Amino acid sequence: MSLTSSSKPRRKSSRRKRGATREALIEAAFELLGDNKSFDGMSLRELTRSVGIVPTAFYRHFPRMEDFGLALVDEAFTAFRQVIAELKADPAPGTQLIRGLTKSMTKAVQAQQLQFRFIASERYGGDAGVRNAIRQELRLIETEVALELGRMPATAGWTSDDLRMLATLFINTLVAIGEELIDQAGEDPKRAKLLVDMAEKQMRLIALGVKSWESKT
Amino acid sequence: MSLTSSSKPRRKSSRRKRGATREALIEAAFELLGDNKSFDGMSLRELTRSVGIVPTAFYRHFPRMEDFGLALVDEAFTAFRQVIAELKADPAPGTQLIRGLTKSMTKAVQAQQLQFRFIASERYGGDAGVRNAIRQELRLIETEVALELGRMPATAGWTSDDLRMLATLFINTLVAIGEELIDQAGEDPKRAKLLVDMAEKQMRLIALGVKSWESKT
DNA sequence: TCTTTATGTCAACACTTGTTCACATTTGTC
DNA sequence: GACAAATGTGAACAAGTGTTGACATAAAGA
Repeated sequence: MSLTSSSKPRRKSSRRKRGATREALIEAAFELLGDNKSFDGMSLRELTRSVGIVPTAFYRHFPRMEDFGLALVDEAFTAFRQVIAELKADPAPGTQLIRGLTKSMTKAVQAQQLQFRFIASERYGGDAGVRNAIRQELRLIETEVALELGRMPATAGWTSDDLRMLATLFINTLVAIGEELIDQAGEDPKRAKLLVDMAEKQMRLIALGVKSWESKT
Repeated sequence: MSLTSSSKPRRKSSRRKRGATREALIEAAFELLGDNKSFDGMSLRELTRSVGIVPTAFYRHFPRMEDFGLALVDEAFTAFRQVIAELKADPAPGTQLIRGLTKSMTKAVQAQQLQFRFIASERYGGDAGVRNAIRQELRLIETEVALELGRMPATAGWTSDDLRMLATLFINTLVAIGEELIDQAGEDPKRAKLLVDMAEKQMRLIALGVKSWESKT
């Protein structure tokens, strides 16, 4: 179902060091997926070809295709786990938290475009295994963010359900912006700034809502 | 790259009436895409097989694959265009607008799960043509919603940029919930209600933010 | 050093893929 | 009923697919 196929073998097959081929496969997959491909539209042979190994060698590193998908998810989320970790290590007070979250998120997205593109396109994409793994990771992040939000004075007395609701709203908003950012950042750098500005406004608007929130059930 | 292939020919090949096969192809595509498949992972032969025609017959209805993708996008959005149209025809005042938007959106999503699943998974998915078509449709909807939001007393004096920002936030929130809704509605009906409730809360929270918003730049 | 383990190669299998072409049949219109 | 357009068929093509098994070689550990 794909027309635009460009076969470009990246490297010659000389023995790499310890886990290098495994990483090369993951990296190659991200690049292929960034090029108008989706996970279940990608072929094993195409993948191994671009890494410079024979098709059968793939199974040395990933016994089943599913394992590969999960490895991709894991790798794609490392950057974001780091963002959250830094956020927890240096807990900025009040509204600064929200501004900081927005800034480090958009920065991380732009730094790791390929990885984020994978998350975005497979989040509701084809393979169920990959989809669920991504959702699980996002939930984890939401939990952490909810916890952090609970420390703010503005959310004193909130139920944990409401905190989660708020965290989900924040993360969804950021992810949505991130997706747009990647799709349009390359073609127009000014557009990128515009999107980031909009993200900040949206986050600020939500923060305003927080101030006058009362659960009503 | 796909393991779980189930070949189930839906109908026997007897001549259908005028544009029926074309519609059958579109419908079959939605069903296939709902089954852990993505657009560029779907094969032409698999598609025609499930409709009950020979592969070559596909080209009678869609000269190029791209045309088919665009047809899918168009079909998938008809339900949502209708939601917006009804919203415009019967403009509810004030906060009722937001509540109405949430309700009719979530209802539409649940009524047209396959179509919405397609939108969700291809929105940032593989094929660039499909992706852009979806984005264009969503922008159209955002414009309409922004216009409608501008009529509310609470948004008096807002710049059109800010209105657009707000509309985008609303739509993104609804789309995000819709995506979760589809992925989990089948397995647990109580979970569906939970998600809809969360959507309402999120929309209400944003609406609260609107009340105390001032653009600051 | 020798042995074990990890990694890569090659050949082969049985399918599936998109697309072409010439041909057949149905349907709608005059 | 005749003619043209729409729709479906079948054979054939060159190429791509995932996965197997047996074999080779480099790296790591003893």
